[in-house]
Amino acid sequence: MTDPSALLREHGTPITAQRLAVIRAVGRRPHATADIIAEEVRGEIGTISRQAVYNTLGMLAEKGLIRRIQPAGSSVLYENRVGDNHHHVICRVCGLTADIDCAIGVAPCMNAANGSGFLIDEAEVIYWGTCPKCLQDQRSVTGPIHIHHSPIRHHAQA
Amino acid sequence: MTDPSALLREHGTPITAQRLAVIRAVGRRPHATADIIAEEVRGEIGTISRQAVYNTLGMLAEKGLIRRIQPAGSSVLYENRVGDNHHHVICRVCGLTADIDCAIGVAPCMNAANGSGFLIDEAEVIYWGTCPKCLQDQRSVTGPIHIHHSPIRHHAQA
DNA sequence: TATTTTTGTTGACATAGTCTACTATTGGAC
DNA sequence: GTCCAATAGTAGACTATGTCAACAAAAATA
Repeated sequence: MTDPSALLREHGTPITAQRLAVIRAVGRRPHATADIIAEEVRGEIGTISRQAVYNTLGMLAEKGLIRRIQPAGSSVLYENRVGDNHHHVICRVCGLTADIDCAIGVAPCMNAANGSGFLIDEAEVIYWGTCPKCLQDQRSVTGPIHIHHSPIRHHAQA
Repeated sequence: MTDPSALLREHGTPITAQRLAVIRAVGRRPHATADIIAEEVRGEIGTISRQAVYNTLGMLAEKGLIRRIQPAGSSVLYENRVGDNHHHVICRVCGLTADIDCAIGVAPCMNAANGSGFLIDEAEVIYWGTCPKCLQDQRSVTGPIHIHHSPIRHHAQA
């Protein structure tokens, strides 16, 4: 991955300790919330305001340096894997979020949107299911699998 | 569409004025937030508590009678079109949300998720772009099209 | 119609995120 | 290196969306 300082310099935006730390934090913790990023940054540079975290994440997303994901019932998650066409799979039980490569092609479902009159620029795909670990747990505890459809509140990271 | 009372009776749950009104409201206003549903219901039966709206929407979603959609940067939206495999397209400019039939097949992208170890039960697809009206506005005002990537705050309905 | 069960109401609370005024830092010109 | 203008960061109030819990009200059942 590119050096954080170089990344900011290339985009003509001032380099600050907070921004560098946020960029590194997103790298270390893919699929993290703004709150988790803030904690991560505090562990590295001591302190950062909530606003600075939101500003930085917003700026990075705006410039396409990171990507925002917002699964139903969760706050926004950030990741630094951009530029490819990968999607996400989320565990309904524990909230574990993992990447899934798009096996269909470059812009798979894009075609489906023809005829709507919209000019489509992105297809966002989220798979919902149960992760291997939770499948295991459910099998041993409750027998047959029961899928939860209630909103997930807390998220683990992959 | 099935009669709301019959719908509740079939699912063995008590029939109340609030529930009937919420069901009708979701029917009248597809892709509405809980807040809009509440307003809609108040227009019909005078008053309803926020909690009753959330409870009812939650119950209906749980039973599969309505569907929840949560696009990035928006609160949860509800619709009563369930049981088919349609997706959604959202305008980045005005938030207009419209249905898009899935042209690819029954479970298009489901295959993409093989190998993850997850047991997938749903693939949620959201297309992002610009609606016909906003395309028109942008052409006449600013010339070439500029896609906004900033979060959308207020949503119109389709 | 009485009783039990479920639902609805109310108000406090929680969480995620935004706004604004002020202070501090950065980057560039000298 | 120092100064200055522009940009970022901080702090704290505020908003929106949603949840919790205790109590009151209405449905279902007998």
